[in-house]
Amino acid sequence: MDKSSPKPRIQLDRDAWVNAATEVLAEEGIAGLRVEVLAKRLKVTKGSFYWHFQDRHDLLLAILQLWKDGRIRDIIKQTTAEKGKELEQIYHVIDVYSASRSRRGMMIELAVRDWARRDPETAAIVAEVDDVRLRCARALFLACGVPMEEASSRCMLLYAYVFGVSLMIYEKFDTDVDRLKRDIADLIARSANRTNA
Amino acid sequence: MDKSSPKPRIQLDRDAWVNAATEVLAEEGIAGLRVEVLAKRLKVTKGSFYWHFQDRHDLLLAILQLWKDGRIRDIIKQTTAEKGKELEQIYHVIDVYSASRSRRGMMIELAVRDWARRDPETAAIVAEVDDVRLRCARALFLACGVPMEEASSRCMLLYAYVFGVSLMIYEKFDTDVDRLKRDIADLIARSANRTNA
DNA sequence: CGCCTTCCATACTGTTGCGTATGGAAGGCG
DNA sequence: CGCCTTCCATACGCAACAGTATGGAAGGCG
Repeated sequence: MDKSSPKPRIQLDRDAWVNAATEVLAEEGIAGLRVEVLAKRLKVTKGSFYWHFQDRHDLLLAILQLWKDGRIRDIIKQTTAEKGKELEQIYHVIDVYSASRSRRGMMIELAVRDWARRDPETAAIVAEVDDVRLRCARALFLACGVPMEEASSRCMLLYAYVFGVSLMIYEKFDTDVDRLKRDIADLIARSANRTNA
Repeated sequence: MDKSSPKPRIQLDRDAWVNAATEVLAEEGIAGLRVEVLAKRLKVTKGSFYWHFQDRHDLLLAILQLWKDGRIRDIIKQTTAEKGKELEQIYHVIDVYSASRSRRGMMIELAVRDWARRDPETAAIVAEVDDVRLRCARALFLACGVPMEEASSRCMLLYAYVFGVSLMIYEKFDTDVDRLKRDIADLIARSANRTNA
């Protein structure tokens, strides 16, 4: 009855496996996500794994589902703005994805997208997430008074930028990275600014 | 003496291996690049491989070196413009990286960058290539009369965009992809236009 | 207490892949 | 012709890993 008994008896459930697997995915990529390695990390053997999951693919599906749900929840949150504060919200979205703060999230994002390049199942999930993201971000631009086609262009540029910049290695190029990122955010969001303020 | 003898006697050299390996890298990623698979594709056994290469890592280094040299040669070519045609050249660079035409090149690019996320050796090569790319592209903006800091921002945005857009799956989002890409190119290059024309 | 369900360990098979050792074919060359 | 170098095949050892089979500990419950 005592859940905090001296002997921890750390029963693992499906979620614990999926969370740890997501961590490995971020660090090692989908190819480095092996069930025996994962089991070792959780201090159990794969006997446990194959009780909770049918096979490796079962785990991968669970990871994808969790990722997709989390992303969509996050998108809704990030793109929900009070009336009149849509422009700030656009800047906030750009800022949130700046790899420095949410490095872990971006590592997962990149791992999933690399995975999706070779797996149609994963690609379908990414397509869903991208679609929601683009439509939500476009709605922000539209709310700023940006016309439809320009809103589409700018939100596509926004997401392509945040993912792409995470792939680049530019330490030697510019010393003032903060200014650089601020200016780029302005380039992406500017006309929204012009039209509204 | 007759090099075009009836029996092909297809002697493999190091370059043949590296080229085939680059192809596999593009298709399967660095984790899927195995020497036995590669040998099977070349219709030989790994006995041949280990004569030409010390080990797998030796092959990987050769791939990286070839990639780096090819990229830098290409960058120089793509960013060399006649005086007064710098703006066209900027648009050309954006267009060249549009995944549709040079899909193979972009697949290699993404595979190398994913590889670089977990291997410092590869990351160093990517850093070199990025540095050259950014400086060359910035020179184009500068030649268009764009001030230094804005030129830095715009060329970073340019490359982050072309890589990032290759990671996205947006078929459902916009029907007129060509217009979308044209407009985005304008967003990236526009002030260069304003200042010069 | 004794049984049953839940969760995990152990032990096995089969596959894939790296690296090595060694033999052998084919052509240049004295 | 015979040898030597070049290039590759064959065969091996070894490790990592997916998946299965089976036993066993621990707790709930009658």
